[in-house]
Amino acid sequence: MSGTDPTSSAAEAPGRDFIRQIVADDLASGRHREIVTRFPPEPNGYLHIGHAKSICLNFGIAAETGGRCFLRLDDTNPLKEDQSYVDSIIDSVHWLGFDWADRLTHASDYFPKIHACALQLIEAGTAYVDSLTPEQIREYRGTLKAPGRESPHRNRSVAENLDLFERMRRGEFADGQHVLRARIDMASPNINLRDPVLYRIRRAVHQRTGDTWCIYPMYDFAHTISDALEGISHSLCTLEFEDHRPLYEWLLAQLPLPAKPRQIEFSRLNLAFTVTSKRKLAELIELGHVSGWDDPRMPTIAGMRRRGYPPAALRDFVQRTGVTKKEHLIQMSLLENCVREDLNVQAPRAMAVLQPLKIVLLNYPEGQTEMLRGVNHPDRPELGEREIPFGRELWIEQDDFAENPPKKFFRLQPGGEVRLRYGYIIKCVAVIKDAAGQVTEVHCNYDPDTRSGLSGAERKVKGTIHWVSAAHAIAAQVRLYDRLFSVPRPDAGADDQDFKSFLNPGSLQLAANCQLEPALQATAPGDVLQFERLGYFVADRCEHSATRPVYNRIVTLRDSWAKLEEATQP
RNA sequence: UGGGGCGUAGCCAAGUGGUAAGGCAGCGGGUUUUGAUCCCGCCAUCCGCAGGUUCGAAUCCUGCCGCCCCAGCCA
Repeated sequence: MSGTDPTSSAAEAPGRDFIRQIVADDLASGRHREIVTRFPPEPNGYLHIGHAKSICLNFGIAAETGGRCFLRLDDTNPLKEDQSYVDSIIDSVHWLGFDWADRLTHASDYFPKIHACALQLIEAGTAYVDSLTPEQIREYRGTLKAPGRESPHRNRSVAENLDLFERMRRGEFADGQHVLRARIDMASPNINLRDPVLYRIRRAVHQRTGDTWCIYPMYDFAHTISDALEGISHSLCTLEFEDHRPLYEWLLAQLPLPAKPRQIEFSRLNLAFTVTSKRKLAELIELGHVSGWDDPRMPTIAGMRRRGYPPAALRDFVQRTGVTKKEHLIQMSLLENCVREDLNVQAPRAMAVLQPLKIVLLNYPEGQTEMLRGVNHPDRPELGEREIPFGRELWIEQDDFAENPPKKFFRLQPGGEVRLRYGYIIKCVAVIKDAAGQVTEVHCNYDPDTRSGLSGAERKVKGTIHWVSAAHAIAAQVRLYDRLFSVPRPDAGADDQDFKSFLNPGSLQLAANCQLEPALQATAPGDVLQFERLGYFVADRCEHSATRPVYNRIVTLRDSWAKLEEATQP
């Protein structure tokens, strides 16, 4: 755990889900003296929020029980995998706040031992080389309701199997010509037990083992053996592997392995308004709908990091969604709440104007500048104060002025008063428009007695708005992000090819001409801030610089005014 | 009569025979120089449905209904 900041008191209490209960029972009964878990992603894409659940569960349980957790890259299919994905996985797990010490492993580390296990099965007569074509194997497998048939090669002698398998390994056959299969039960109601394929021939350069092998173990075989070799006590996986458990246990029973891990399944994390299948995420990238795996709209850990979501918020989110076997669809509002809750405590406040409107204070001396003081955090005085320059010309938010205001609008309006945050109360005396009737400037008078801190400052007005001195403002680009899809289940359609038609066209909006208060000159890439009244923002970790500021909106503030507006004028 | 799972509020989720925790969302109110934060209050006569057992059932039994997963030489 990265217990980095002292202020996030949130003790991330574990909770008592059914898996933790099993683990606690196994410790109490003495069945296990130490809990060993593993997070075993395949390096064929970036990790997403669903993986975060598995990461928090596996590393979390190990940490809570004083056990160990392995980060194991399940690299048994060189056709789909890549070192860049390995790097991204390592990066994401670390960033999320977990550490595996010397327990970074790969399924490929065990290729020699997995191969030895295969030989043992062959010698025991419980595995055989099959020479059916892929199509034939499918036919022989039967269907969900009809039993399969035994392959004509099922009863080859041990010697013949040994010979064939050795020649497979040596590369004497073409891809697909033979496979090694477990000899279990072609009539089993569980299709995973109908002589599952254990090894296939695949002439591909593996990112770690190169061309040492041309045969690669299948998931079920490699995974079971890897778990056992690492002494995993509890092998946690998602629901779709429930049907594989009998095979997992069959293999553990056949092989002389050093441990008998217990597989336990839980439901995967489904987040509304997004997709998490690697295939679909890759498609969004290929088609240019997003800029890459770390696009701030992506549900990947890298994307959420770039978006500015704090790792503690992600951990909190995962923890609050619980661990059960129920299918679910978590609302985005829970994630956003976790993000806001963390950022509210962490983020220093600042003023920034996204859609500038010029204010001229007619009664303020031309050329004068004075320094006002603003607190960096309303609840954390230890974060200090800063100076904010004030002058005759200011920028305010276009939305904070209305010529014809709706009911209960207590921002600036003709003849009306409003408080400038940390500054004075101003009164609108004139509205300047261009030939097209667009408001180009608003002229006001300020009340010199109402400066924050003075006794006159006690005078109350309904609204307080943010602003930036035009003479001192920093220009910046701000990207306003919204949900990537406009429906809760983009991938639930009848034909799942269609998910892209639900993309939210407004998921990214550029505010190219933003004006920031000058204190923000010191912002470094990755820094998070609250722009008062607008939301939380992060200086983009890849593109932000002092000379070309680029911010991402992480999440808006809760906005009861927007709700009110929505309710009154549908 | 293929096998394996799952059904507690709008969304999550505790609960393991003694009379429905908590969070998010929502609603109402208070504080506030962020319409934010914070604070207070409200929000399941009921646990997929129907029977049964019991003094007592979300918890046990029976039947039914609904949803998810499985026929890659992917993981």
